[in-house]
Amino acid sequence: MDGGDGSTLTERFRRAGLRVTGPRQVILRVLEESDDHPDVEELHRRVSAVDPRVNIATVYRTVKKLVEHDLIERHSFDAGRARYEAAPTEHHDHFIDVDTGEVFEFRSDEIERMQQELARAHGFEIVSHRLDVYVRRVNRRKRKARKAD
Amino acid sequence: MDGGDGSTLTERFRRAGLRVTGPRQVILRVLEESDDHPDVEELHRRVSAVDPRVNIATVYRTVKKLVEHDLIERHSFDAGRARYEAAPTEHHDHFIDVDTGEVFEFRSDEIERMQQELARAHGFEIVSHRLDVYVRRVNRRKRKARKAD
DNA sequence: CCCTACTTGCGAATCATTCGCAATAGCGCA
DNA sequence: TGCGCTATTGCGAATGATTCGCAAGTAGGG
Repeated sequence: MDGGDGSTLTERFRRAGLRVTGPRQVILRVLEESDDHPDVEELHRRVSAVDPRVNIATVYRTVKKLVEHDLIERHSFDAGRARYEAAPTEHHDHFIDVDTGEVFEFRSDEIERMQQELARAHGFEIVSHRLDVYVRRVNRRKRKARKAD
Repeated sequence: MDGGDGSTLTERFRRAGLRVTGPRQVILRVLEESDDHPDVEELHRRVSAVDPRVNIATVYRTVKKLVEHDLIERHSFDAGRARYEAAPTEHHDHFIDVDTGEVFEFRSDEIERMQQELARAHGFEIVSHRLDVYVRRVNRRKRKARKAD
């Protein structure tokens, strides 16, 4: 997941001028190793498995800093807790299965292009965008809703 | 904003089997007359101008019911408070001006169609979706950020 | 290796939203 | 038109997520 040169989350974090402390190293590594979209509580759980002394407030503070520096993305698929994902090298959107809570990523250059055109036509330049598509599987017997990602 | 027959928010509310009480009449009228995307606090402010006895908890309870019955839409553009808009007759997406907080609606049948295709290709059917495009005006001298909608 | 500004842990505080409960009031029906 | 059953309301307390204040600890430039 890291290029080998200087592209680990930790290195980019340091390059952004932020101090790399013990707790932060653990949090950064956990984020980098996660390929799902954990919320802060889940991140804290994973971090605690490595170093149980890290406080959840530190996790909150760290993800906040990471988002400010565009190193990770914050999502609010459902209301309630926010969820995060390691900064994708390439932008993508999300399918959220409403029955299971699972999140799938996808990307459509055509949709990106359309947005670009529309924004320009309205006199705007795009800063960022978010496309969440809530879906359900087809051709399946209805099934019990599970909990989350 | 109402067809004249039986299409006011209040009537659709009643038709959904919900009791039309005094407080609710005010809330429904306020929602119908709003063409922006107010949060609960703002709604309560507007409702209070008509009847100051209505409690904010009632506003919360009412918008919740309305959302459950698809009579209004809930948005969470920024984290923090949720914002609502009277149920649009036609789906649309949003441009959010990151400098001013203003929200503009737009619609693109092409984007809708692309989503449909993508979802189908992945074996999903779309339940709903949300496309928020955060933008900034172009060709303008930078200006101070204002507060909200 | 030292100094200083940045971080941390911890518990308290804050924000948005929901709940519990007793009092009140729609509205279908007699 | 009046009754009763049940949904709804106001209010304050409770909740859940996130942030803050502060004293103690530490990264890392010089």
